[in-house]
Amino acid sequence: MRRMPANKDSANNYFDFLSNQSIFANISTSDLDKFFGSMQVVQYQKDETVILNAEEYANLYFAYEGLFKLTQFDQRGDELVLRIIDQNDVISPMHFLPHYNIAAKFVRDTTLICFSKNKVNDLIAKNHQFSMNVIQLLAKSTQEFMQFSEMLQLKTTREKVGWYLLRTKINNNLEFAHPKRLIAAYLGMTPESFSRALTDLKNDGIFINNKEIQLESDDKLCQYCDKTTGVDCDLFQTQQCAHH
Amino acid sequence: MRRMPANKDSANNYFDFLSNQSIFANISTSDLDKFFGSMQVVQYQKDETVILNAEEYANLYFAYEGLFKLTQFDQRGDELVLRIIDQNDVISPMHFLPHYNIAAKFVRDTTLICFSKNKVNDLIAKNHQFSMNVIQLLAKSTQEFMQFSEMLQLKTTREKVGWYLLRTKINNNLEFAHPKRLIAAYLGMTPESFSRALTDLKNDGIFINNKEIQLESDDKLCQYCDKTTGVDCDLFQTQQCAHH
DNA sequence: CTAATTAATTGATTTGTATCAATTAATGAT
DNA sequence: ATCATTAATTGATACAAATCAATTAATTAG
Repeated sequence: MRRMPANKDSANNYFDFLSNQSIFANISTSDLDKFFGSMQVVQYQKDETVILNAEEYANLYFAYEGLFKLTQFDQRGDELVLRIIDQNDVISPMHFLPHYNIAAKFVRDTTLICFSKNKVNDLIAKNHQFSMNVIQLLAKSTQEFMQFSEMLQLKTTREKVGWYLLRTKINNNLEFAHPKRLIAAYLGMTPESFSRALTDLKNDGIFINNKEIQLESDDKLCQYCDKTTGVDCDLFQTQQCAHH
Repeated sequence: MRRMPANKDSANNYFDFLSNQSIFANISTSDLDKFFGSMQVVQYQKDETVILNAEEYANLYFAYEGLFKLTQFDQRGDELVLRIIDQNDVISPMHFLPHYNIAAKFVRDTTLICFSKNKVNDLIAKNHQFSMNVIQLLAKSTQEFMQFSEMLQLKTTREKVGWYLLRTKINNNLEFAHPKRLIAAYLGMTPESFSRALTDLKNDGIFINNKEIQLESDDKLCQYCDKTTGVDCDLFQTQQCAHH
């Protein structure tokens, strides 16, 4: 880990970046500027591991650049990837309960912007809109983990992969942004099973060339959709959408 | 579902009950009394099912009495029990995102106390302590689902059951408070597997007589402990505790 | 550009748990 | 108390995905 002193140019970039975060939506520029002044920039290197306990990491973090995974692991060494975090994601270990240990494993060199728990709590106290935004963030987080549990428990291997491909399509324009082994771990399966599932999906008209996803027709992944996923799709509830 | 008109006596009971909820901690009696005035009591019967979408169920609910499960299910009919909710638990579908459908299936006749989203948001706006308490609740909820995912994905069947027994021991004094099939579903396994796991645990000095849990010695379940679970144990971090 | 390293794929085998089927135990209603 | 119903257990079998092992493809470093 490395603390970065911010020069004026980079500070401007960071301010722009932060202003677009939904947690800061509808807050006056003056309040924001004051708050942003307390920003810290930290960098982590590829392959670093950090245990994000609430005591030492009592901050609110924004992923400005890079890639890491939030993982839980057991004594056997098996690991659960709870979240893949890359650009624009937020993580708030300051809200973790005491004794809860979870690891951040950095997959690529990563730059985080962070705010201390005290500063965040000050803003919550002072600015009602911000506290609503924090509530919104945590509510979304709760729901994401409910859906994550659902994915782990209810979906078949093939459905998991189909669901992941669909989300990739909706967000990232048909190519894998992360190593396949990372995706496999996030979906709760081995790289072997992931690879075999990709092969299986050829029967559905879904073809994979290295990182590229090719679809026989645009709706080939729709069978793996659900309403909460679909809401971000361009075609949601239009004529062509299964949920219309 | 049935709306209950509250008489004066029962209202007093409800007020007492609510006052002890952690979400209302450290809030002035006057603010609370005013808020409690907007309370609604609703009752659900055994075997009822309700889809708790954020549109129709935009409330904050307290389980005053009864038992139900929060479940997600798929087109095959497989179900995931995300939470078992009984006395004293809180659930806030008002914080669910649009299009997120999750079901409450009532296992026993249940009495809920509820507050409308508007009233809750009013209190959030007016009372900073309450908004902090809501944040605390949602943070805890996020963490519980992370741990739930961990349980589903990383623990073996036997570890899941051992972990559940341990939590029962810490909370409820060595007896099952819920039907075994419900517990099995919550742990992501069939009743058959649950039953077999209980049999296996005899080798660990853990014996089950119908609803009763008997331990060869008091520490027989400690091997299934982790810090976040152990924090509620009487012996946490004492000499006898594995985490000391 | 090439060698070295890591990632991904493919095949063979094992394994844990679901499923199916039948029995026994517990609970609830008359 | 007895019968009917539901819950729990036990055994046999099937199956999906993990593991183990080997190969091929893709990156990364020199």
